[in-house]
Amino acid sequence: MRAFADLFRSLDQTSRTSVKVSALAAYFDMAPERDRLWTIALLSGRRPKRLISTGRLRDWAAETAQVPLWLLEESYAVVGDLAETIALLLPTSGGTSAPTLSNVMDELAALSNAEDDEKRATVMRYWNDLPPDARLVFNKLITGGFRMGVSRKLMTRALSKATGIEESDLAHRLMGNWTPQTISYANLVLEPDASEQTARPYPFYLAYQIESAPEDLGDPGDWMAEYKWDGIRGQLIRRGGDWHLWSRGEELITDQFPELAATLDHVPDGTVLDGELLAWQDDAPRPFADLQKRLGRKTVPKKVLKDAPVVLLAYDLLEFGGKDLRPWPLRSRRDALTEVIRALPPDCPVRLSDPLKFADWPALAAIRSKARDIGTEGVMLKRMHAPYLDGRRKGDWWKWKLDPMTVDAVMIYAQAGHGRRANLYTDYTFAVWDGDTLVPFTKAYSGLTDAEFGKITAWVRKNTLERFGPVRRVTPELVFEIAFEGIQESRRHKSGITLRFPRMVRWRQDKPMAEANTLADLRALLPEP
DNA sequence: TGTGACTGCCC
DNA sequence: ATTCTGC
DNA sequence: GCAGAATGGGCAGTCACA
Repeated sequence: MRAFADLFRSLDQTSRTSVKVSALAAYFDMAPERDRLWTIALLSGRRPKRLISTGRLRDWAAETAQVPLWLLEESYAVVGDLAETIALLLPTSGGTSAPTLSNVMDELAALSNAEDDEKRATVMRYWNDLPPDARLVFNKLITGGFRMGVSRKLMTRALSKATGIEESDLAHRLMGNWTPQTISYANLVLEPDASEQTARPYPFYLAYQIESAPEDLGDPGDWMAEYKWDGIRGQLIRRGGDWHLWSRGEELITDQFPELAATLDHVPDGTVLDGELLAWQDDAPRPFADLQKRLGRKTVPKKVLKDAPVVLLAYDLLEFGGKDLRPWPLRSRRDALTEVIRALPPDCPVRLSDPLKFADWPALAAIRSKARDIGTEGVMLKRMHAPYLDGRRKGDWWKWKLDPMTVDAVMIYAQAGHGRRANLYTDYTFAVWDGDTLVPFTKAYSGLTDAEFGKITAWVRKNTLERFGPVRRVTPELVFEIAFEGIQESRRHKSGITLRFPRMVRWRQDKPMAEANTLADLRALLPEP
């Protein structure tokens, strides 16, 4: 734990990725194997299920630190991070206990079904026994999202540096639903066991938004285009006489999409498809919301299966005949994919994401401009000769989404952010006019620069009308242009509408609030029923 | 038994 | 998802 | 160009509590 705490501190002190990678690689070199395994798990988003609610933790911390709860809350508002707040408030201790990272994680895991009293005793013992640095890390481990300023990508790079194994090989080995309880460091990293890999997905290739006009991409003949479907990314593994479906976040979602079991009979063993899961009816895609009802479910009722049948629109073939096709150029992978799909009977819910025919860029622009009518989000562009890479990178795959819709809205509430935004008002609620009243309809936080947030924070302090906990009602006055990708009716909001991906595009200092948009303007943007 | 707060997943 | 920022 | 940080809405699930 001491070495891990040191690592944490060095990562926290720099934002230089090269320094982070070196520090991590050095840690991988010296740490015991089981600690390496836990570090890989934590830095690849495999934090164990939350053990203690933040409410409990606040109570125990306030008690231990002998401060009233309100003072802890106020401190948290200033510090912006619960784990750090608690570490700062706890009485100084001469703790010298030196458990390893895996000692701590294994002990915590064993508490998963314990009573609160036992958890409380364990947490308090650690608070008392650990040196201050380690206490902060311990708190990070038992609170929410574990962030160390290094994400999966840099961790993989560091592990590559420490082991000499190719980064992309490592990225592949670290995929799937392993946990430190189910695998050893050796089996995960050094000599992956083939029998354990039958369900293992390939790392997903992700696209960036195109930055300018597609004309910059050169010869349209080098590119393939298809619709950007508004569904859920899925990788279908057909191996070892079984099938598995993975989401982009590496969740196994096989049970949520039972209709794809049909692939067992019709897709040959040793095949991996990449595509988009879509609710699909009468030869057209259904809204994303239909699909979302599937996710996170423990069981899928018959009614849901019937009301929103799902298909996989396949757009890539990553493996065929047990052979990894990722190095192949897209053109060849697509040719092979087309054959695989052609061999399926019509009732098998796997289709081809059809390539869009376009002679030149203006022709594709015309297709894109009608994408919303078809229920898609725009088009994707993929370079014909490109291999299937991993992660999000620029160059070969681009999304060319529809232009967002925008409205001008009035800020009516402001709230401080967390972390590096802890002392800034960065999180706003916006309203539009309904007659002569302002109706709140969305929140937004991004799109402004730090300098603008600074100015607005000063303004908020001077223009607060009322406070509700962390939220301030402010003088309605500032107008912002809000952009969003979609708009729908909603029962949850007073305004009756809800936006998809709202963000601020600019502060309309030129616009008086009387000229902000109206609820009627928003309703006019709703799709035809 | 219903509700609201919270979490973690998708986008 | 999105956006901005630092390297 | 990459990587990180901080945040949007909806849904299903869980848990505390009325």
